[in-house]
Amino acid sequence: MANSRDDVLSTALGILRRYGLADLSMRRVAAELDVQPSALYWHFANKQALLTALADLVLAGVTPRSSRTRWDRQLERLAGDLRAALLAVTDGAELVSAGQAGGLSTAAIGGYLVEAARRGGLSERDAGAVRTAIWQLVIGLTIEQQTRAQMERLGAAGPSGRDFDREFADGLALVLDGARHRAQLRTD
Amino acid sequence: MANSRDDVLSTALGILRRYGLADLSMRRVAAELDVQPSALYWHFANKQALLTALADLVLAGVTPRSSRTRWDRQLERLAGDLRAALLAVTDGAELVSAGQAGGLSTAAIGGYLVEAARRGGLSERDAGAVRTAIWQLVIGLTIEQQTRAQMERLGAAGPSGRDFDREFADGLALVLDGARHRAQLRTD
DNA sequence: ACCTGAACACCGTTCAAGT
DNA sequence: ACCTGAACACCGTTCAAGT
Repeated sequence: MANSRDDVLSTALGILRRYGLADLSMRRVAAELDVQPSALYWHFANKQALLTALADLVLAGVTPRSSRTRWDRQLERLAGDLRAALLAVTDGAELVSAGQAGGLSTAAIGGYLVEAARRGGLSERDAGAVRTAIWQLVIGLTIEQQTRAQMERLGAAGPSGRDFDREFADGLALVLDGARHRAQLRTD
Repeated sequence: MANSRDDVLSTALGILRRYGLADLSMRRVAAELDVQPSALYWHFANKQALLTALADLVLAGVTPRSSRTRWDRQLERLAGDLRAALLAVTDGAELVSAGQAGGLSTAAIGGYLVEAARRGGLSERDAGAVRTAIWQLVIGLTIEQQTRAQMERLGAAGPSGRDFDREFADGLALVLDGARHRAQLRTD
């Protein structure tokens, strides 16, 4: 039937959207493509490679907007866009976390964060700290949110009552306060 | 043979220490106990429950030291102790992240973080943001470190050249700067 | 109180061989 | 270039039945 690598990817993305990461097996992707499981290994060396490619796909749209925006506002937007991209796909955050080994988009977004922080006058080292704190905050909190959502969907848990959007906004504001503090120390 | 719940837990912990989370299967725990896999389900409702209990075990020792310590120093220590507890066991961070649903120790440590921040004069909301930012930083960065360590152990990747201790210290310092900034706004 | 035996419905991956 | 067929070595979980 001659499926391409992209056919495999979009089939996998469809399963992810409809059922989540737990149901994203090589055998299931193969079944939806009407192909034997072993056929997938012509396109991807292993499942890990498929996940990494999928994570890159999910993050592909996250890119800096106008660079005329204030540096701290830019950081805020990047974090928000990253979070939105993760939330757009079931278990998106867990996927990106799992596919981190060798991800291109991951490195790119990290680069944008560092860039923005450096525009604020932060040292390379401080800018790295900003990237680390923001990245882990977004990924970690979104994993928690999507894990809970899946549990609730399966009836394995009731509503948590947590407001993840607010937790995210508050955590990010705190980190940005730290970043602005570092910026001032440099301008003084 | 009459194994207790604790026997199951310590056997599981042993497998975790020696081989990591990927090798921690119900069937393997059962085999080490010389018991059928189904026997484990008398002690734990499912694997998730075992992982949650295991995570609680790993975090049990993380508790605040003297409360006469300065609040920001206390936050720093708690974060450091949490990280040390995670690093003490193979894949400890991933385990805690996976066993988060219903973890008692997890809630307790979050409480200590909030407590320390409140001693600094932070509002309940700001203290929550401090807890969120620190928790996600520690868990997320330690997952990355231990995932890389496992990959290197399996020969699936070469050394990354990253200094995780330094990344952790820098990220934490940034968050604490943000926290102190919030404290000052309140004292003024 | 704790476990066996047997089964069910799955996994990822390899590899020779086919077209 | 892309896939089949068959196999290997695994999973978590359920449930009637045993002691």
